[in-house]
Amino acid sequence: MRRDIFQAIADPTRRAIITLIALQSMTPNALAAHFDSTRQAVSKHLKILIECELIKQEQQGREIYYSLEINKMKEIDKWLEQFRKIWENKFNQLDDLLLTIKKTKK
Amino acid sequence: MRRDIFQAIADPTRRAIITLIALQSMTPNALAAHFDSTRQAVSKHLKILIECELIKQEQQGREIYYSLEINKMKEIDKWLEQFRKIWENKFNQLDDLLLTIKKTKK
DNA sequence: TATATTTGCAACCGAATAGTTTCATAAAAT
DNA sequence: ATTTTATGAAACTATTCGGTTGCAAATATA
Repeated sequence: MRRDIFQAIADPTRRAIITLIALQSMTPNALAAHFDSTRQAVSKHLKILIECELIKQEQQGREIYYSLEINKMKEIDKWLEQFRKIWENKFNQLDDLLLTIKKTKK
Repeated sequence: MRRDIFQAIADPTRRAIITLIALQSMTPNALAAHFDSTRQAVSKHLKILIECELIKQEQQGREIYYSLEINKMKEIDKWLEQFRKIWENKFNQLDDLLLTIKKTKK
């Protein structure tokens, strides 16, 4: 069982679940209605998302509402940080180039 | 074969490879030195990363240098965009709350 | 109370995954 | 010309993954 956020978001169904409950908390049944697979399959995805703390559950009678742990999503953003520096730098280099061209034309 | 960026970055070794070659392009041999697994295993990871266009290769004699396709990394950032809106909004809501408290205290 | 609904869990299955060893090819070094 | 080095590809293997069906437990409704 690896079970980290990157493995969690690798599956397209799980990404879809995350997007759905980002808007409002939902029950497994309600979620399953959005997919071709069975409710049990969706439940297994929810279990994985719970285990890596990307979502949380709240019992309400016999229903369980799942909602997004938005702070956990930031960890993906945190990993991207190192690359963002690079691609922003690429832009800066382009900016520098454009600036140089401008100056040369004067 | 699924082979999309999210599946590609799911593996910790592949994430490490990405981080390594983000700094400078590297050969499979040089990369393999950083891991416990065999060069062939690293080569398979490189093949997957090539297939989803997260990295590119440049032959130099009998060596092949692999480097990051930084623009492809932005696609992950693009997916995160929808959630960034949410967590930034959360902060705004907190700001609003703090502002309300401040006003009430006056 | 009897029945229907919502859910999680266990057992099973086929496909994918990450790793290995072995081999072939091409380039560089001797 | 022979050997060493760098690499990718193929065949094989154990494990994980995503899905299924069947079942039990708990809550709501008739």
